[in-house]
Amino acid sequence: MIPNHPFRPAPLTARDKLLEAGVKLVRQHGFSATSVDQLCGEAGVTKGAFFHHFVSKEALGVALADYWSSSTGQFFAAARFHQHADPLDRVLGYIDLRIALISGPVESFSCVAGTMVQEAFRSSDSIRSVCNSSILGNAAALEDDLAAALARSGASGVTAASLSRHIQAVIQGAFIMAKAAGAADAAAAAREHLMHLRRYLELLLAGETIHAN
Amino acid sequence: MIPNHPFRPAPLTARDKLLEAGVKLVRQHGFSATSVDQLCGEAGVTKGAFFHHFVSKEALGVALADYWSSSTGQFFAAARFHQHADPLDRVLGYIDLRIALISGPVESFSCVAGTMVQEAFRSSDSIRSVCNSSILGNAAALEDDLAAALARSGASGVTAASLSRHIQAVIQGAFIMAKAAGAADAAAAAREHLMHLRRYLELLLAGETIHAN
DNA sequence: GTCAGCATACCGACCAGTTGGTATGCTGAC
DNA sequence: GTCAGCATACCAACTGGTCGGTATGCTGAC
Repeated sequence: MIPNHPFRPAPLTARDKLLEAGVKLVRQHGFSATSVDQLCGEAGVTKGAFFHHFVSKEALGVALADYWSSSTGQFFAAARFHQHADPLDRVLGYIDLRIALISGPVESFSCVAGTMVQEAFRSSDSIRSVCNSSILGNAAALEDDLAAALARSGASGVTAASLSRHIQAVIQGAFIMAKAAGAADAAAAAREHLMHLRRYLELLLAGETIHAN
Repeated sequence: MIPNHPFRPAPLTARDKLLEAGVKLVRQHGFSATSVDQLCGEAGVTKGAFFHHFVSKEALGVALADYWSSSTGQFFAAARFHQHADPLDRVLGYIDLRIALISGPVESFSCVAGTMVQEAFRSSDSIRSVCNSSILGNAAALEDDLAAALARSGASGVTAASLSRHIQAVIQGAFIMAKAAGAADAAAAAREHLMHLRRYLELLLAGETIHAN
């Protein structure tokens, strides 16, 4: 998700540098495979600085998920797709933005929270919980628009909350497929699934139109 | 995926014991966080036995993805949903089977290949490649049925190959959401997304029926 | 002077991988 | 039929290096 937030100019304190290093290294190698020494090296600080700001590696993981959550939250809250008058257009605008963000190597568009929770869901409940909040936060930001679009479409058996979570699920699945596809095909592999997701939302929410375009 | 294959009675050799231990521990802790010592302990063999059968931990990862691939392949090939006369019923039968397999803790239904590729996609191209083959193998097994259903529905802009991959993407995404949701809600969280996937397939492939049921 | 914000030096535990060895079973020459 | 020769399967102990974490010291701002 998100290339690199333009709003936060450059990490100044050791804490911010470590969090930025965490985003990069966790995306590349995962949480377990990223050592504290590597994080310090990437951030250009020493181990003393690390344990001054974080009581443990796990604590950095929690802070990293929080950092990621607020970064992505701000990014999508400020995006232009909110300006559309129609709720379905806003939802599809979100999907289109997500598609547009997918380019280059996997580690430039993958999700830090999704990556971390996969490794830490059993060993650290605090990391799992913050990652869950991060993903569900992204989901919740779409819930009102989905509710409006759902009400108009007359679709039954689907709640806006569930559909908002499903959007995030497909995005996470797309990232896994991208990682599996390999560097050369990663972006294309990921985009493919967001296109299917877009089609699902259109079929479900288009109202009176028939499914085929 | 798959609780535990009934056809392979019990691991006898150290190699098989290590692979079974790998399935369990990688699902629980991930690949990086699982040590060779842990694998040996779980398998009840010594380190010497480990490095007799595998030249490195990475080599076990490759063998594990292969083992997983053939286990799941056999399991789904033998499943009863193939008996349906209608191709769409076979596809939906597969989804229903996947839904039925989701119960209990995440580590009893999650995918070893999807878990491993997330951690190893950058550090080991051989592990990534085998995991990719495992996931795409599951996808390919549905391609003919999807092609038949697609042809009959008249849907345009979708290929059977892409749709088959998308099914696996949603499954992988569902597992991530399950891990994030936490132990108590994991299974329900995962099932939710397969229900959406089922709805998408129905909307797309149902032919002349309108989307809402 | 004191305290946040670091840096340096170090620790014990654990890591993947190595070593040197044993038990067992197959194979073919005699 | 038996036994040398050898491959396979496994074991226990060990190694160099890396791990997360700690103890302590410096330094400039207030």
